[in-house]
Amino acid sequence: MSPKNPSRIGSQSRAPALIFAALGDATRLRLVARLCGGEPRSISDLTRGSRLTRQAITKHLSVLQNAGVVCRFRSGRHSLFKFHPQPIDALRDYLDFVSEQWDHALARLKSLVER
Amino acid sequence: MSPKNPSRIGSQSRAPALIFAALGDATRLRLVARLCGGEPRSISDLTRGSRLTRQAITKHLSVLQNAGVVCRFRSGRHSLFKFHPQPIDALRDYLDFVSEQWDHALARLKSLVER
DNA sequence: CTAATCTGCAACCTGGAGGTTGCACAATAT
DNA sequence: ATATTGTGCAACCTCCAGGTTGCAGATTAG
Repeated sequence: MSPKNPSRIGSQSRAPALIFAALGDATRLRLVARLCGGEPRSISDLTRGSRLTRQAITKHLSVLQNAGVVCRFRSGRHSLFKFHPQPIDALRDYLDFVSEQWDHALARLKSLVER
Repeated sequence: MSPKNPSRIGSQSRAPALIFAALGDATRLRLVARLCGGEPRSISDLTRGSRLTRQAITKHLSVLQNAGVVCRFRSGRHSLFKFHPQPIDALRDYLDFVSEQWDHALARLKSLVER
């Protein structure tokens, strides 16, 4: 079971679903886009440039944190969030596996037709 | 703006959020896993091997169809669903871009420290 | 022809997602 | 010392996602 292979795809895959769901919201996607740019940012910082309330942003950040996409730490009175790449890499592997599966299916079909 | 570059990441990205959300459910992920294996499958076929109702499965398939991950066509009294790879490829590109962005950030930070 | 199968549509229920307001408190500016 | 700023927590609201049951209509099997 190589690390490139999402173990038992589709059966015991609660983790990927959690991460996909975390990214399945435009607001959270925007937050990720800002955070993957580098510097950690505070809640109020991330709230600027959004029409939502600070509390709403906080909830979204909690969802991202719960999925592991982001990690949180305090500095003084600021609550800072930093991007964490591992779950994104896991999803890339997952999607690669799905594509690969599909390509194999196409190849099988083609060889069947050509026979 | 290369095709590898998800245009204006985070700003006008409603489409990716839709696709991510469609995959953000364990049941739907299982459906995708079965469908990307090749042959189109009918609703009742996909319902076997799930503890859910046919109607529930139908709703999940509609969500996937709405995201473009799957396409539907009828054959006799069967409603068949076939995997459609484009949205998955779009997500791969999206995640690649995020990772790339993060790698650039790390590289900038490193060069700053080494200076 | 008749029975079994596959599907679509509609009504309905329940929990939680996503958003808000309000308040209390810690940390920093001035 | 005081005002401002950044957070956390809790209560509350609304709406929809995810599930179910029930029924009627096609289509195919026997």
